[in-house]
Amino acid sequence: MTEVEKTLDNKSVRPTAMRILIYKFMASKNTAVALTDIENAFEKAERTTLYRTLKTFEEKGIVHQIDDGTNISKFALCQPGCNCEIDQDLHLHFHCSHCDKTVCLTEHKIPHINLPAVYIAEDANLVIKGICDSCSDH
Amino acid sequence: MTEVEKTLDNKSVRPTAMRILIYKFMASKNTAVALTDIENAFEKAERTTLYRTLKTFEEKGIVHQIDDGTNISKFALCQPGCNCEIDQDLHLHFHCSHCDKTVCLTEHKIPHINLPAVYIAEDANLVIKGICDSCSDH
DNA sequence: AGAGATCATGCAACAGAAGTGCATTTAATG
DNA sequence: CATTAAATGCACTTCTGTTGCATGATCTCT
Ligand SMILES: [Mn+2]
Ligand SMILES: [Mn+2]
Ligand SMILES: [Zn+2]
Ligand SMILES: [Zn+2]
Repeated sequence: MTEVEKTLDNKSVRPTAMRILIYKFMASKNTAVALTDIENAFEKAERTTLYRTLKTFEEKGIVHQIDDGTNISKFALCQPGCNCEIDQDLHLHFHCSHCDKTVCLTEHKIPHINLPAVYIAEDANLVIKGICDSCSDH
Repeated sequence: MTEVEKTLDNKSVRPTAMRILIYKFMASKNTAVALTDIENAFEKAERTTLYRTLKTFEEKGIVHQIDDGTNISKFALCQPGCNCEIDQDLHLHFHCSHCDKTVCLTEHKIPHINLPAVYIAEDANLVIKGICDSCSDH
């Protein structure tokens, strides 16, 4: 049983061939990925399977979904210690308007916001847009 | 020349019948609207016209686009003094997970975030999700 | 090991949003 | 009024997300 298989197993996700491939693919990238990104990475991949795999991964706390403002859902592996399911790991995300890549800034948490009392805050999403490190130095 | 016509004219937007209707519709609501919302509000409206009207409104600083995490673009009228075009008016938005409505919290600005120097921040989007005032008291 | 149940995958099809091209209508200008 | 530019309507396309159902794979229990 490999490391990846153990990881999936720990999260009660059956480590099938496809799931292991998807997990490894996401682990190999340091940016968030869209469903289409995975689809393009594996010629022989079925969109629906990928879709449902990401759903499963998200439900089991293996990945978290990211709204980066492009209206295309992105996903990224949860870092060890990121307990999305329990009480939101409110780190922020950076979206590069040049290369269109989105990254997790896991060390940077969303500051607490004082809202009018009538609002009940349950979750928050903060995305900074601009130029990423790869695109700024060239 | 009515107030609305003057407003559009000031922003170099020709005040056509449809544009005036759309403007008034958005002004009558205190929530952000999606393209489909406008489409449903006017039986006889052409989706493309609405689409391009919103584009024009946005370019001319009459409305601003909102990414509330639903992957559906919303739009809201800019408040007087909101100069989105020049240097982003970084107020935050609230999205109610119960009634699915999104509102501008124009008084609440996005706090400044210290990023690693390699990132060049140009814009930011902060959405709080939870239960809105209408949905919390019942 | 074999039978039955459960879960994962593949295939097809659909819904909704976003966007484009082009013809036609409407409005501005001299 | 004639010319020109802008706005609208219509048709069509692309892309993302989503569901239903049949089939294939895996687990469980005897
Ligand atoms: Mn993240
Ligand atoms: Mn707003
Ligand atoms: Zn970049
Ligand atoms: Zn609500």
